[in-house]
Amino acid sequence: MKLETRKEEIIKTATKLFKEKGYSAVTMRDIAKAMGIKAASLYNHINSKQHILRDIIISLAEEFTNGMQTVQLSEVSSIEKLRLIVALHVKITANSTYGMASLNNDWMHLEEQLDYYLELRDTYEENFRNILREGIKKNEIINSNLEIMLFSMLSTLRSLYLWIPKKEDLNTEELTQNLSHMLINGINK
Amino acid sequence: MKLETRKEEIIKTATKLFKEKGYSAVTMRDIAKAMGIKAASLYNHINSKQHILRDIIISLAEEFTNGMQTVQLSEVSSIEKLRLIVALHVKITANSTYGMASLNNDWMHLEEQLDYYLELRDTYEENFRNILREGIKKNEIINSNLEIMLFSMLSTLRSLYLWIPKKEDLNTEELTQNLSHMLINGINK
DNA sequence: AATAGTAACTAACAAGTGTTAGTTTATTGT
DNA sequence: ACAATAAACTAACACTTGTTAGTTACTATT
Repeated sequence: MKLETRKEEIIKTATKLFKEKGYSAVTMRDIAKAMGIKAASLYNHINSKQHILRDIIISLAEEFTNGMQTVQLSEVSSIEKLRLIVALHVKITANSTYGMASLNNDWMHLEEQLDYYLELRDTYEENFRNILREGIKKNEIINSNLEIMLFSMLSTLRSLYLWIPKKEDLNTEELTQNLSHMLINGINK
Repeated sequence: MKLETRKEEIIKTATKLFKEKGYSAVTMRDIAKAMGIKAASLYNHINSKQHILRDIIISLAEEFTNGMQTVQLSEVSSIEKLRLIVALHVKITANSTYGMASLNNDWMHLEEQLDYYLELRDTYEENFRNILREGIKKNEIINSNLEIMLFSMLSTLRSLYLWIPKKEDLNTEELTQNLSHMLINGINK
């Protein structure tokens, strides 16, 4: 059983750099330099640049998939399910702020795992859509354009990684509360 | 007076490719190939790859700056101003779907013009913030966390480019209407 | 017919790319 | 003390990158 701490350090460093400049603009020499070693040394711990991206994106995508599963199984109202989804996004994003940038912006650079990623994403969106649909059916949610509601909420949740790091004193509970309220009730007085 | 149609074709082609893979991952040979010519031929019309990015991003950023100016000068309620901002985003995004991807994801690859871009962006956000602030003061908008409201609305508006192309039968009027309603009143019944 | 402008080409460059091979050094468990 | 492992190194590879130089062909204006 390996501890793999060095490998994790590399992935962590790469994740930070990927957020700043994107996967394609970051070179193996950039990653090595940030760690104070030579590029060739990275290959004692990782298989390829592509594998780093894969590790970052797929693990996050699976976290979302698992979280959505839990939300679906919980026996609460549709509105409450939406609140749980907001909480899920806040939690994952707060723990992996940098990685969320890759998930959002570099997924198209996945090679072998691209199809798998797209499958996870499509399924996630479809589950989200179904929760909204159910809410409309049960008269908890306004019967407005389904896709626009989905798009609007997902956009905000997916962009969270851009805002969260700015708050030093992040209270995830409070953020979840405020954000849910805004997405559900709007800003009108 | 030059017509520059060829230059515009190059920028248009590049914009499309930039949206698919990002600025860094698109090569001059990619752009040339998409036009059926050789990479060196591009330089008869453009100065550099960097200048292409500059053209795409700065012109869009200035469009937003100008639009915001108009909104500020209009003598309507704060809520109505927000509706005008939504309309501005929908209009620009519908006209430049591909370019919006660069504006959102590749601005950090700007070189000489990076500071200018950041200035435009900061000013835009500050103006947006002031409209919300005024709305709260005049009791049109709930007195909730200002930054979260700003973040939430901007995220949705900035992500519009990802959804708009999926709608073939885009009715910008209707989209603006639905989106404004959602952002202002939420989804609660 | 001569000129200028537009737009393509081939060939080449210097620098940078991800990655491999082979080696050295330090640490750790027996 | 020995062997094994982890983790770094140098050197090099084949390929790709943005870009320049110099040239050729076509078209429109004088």
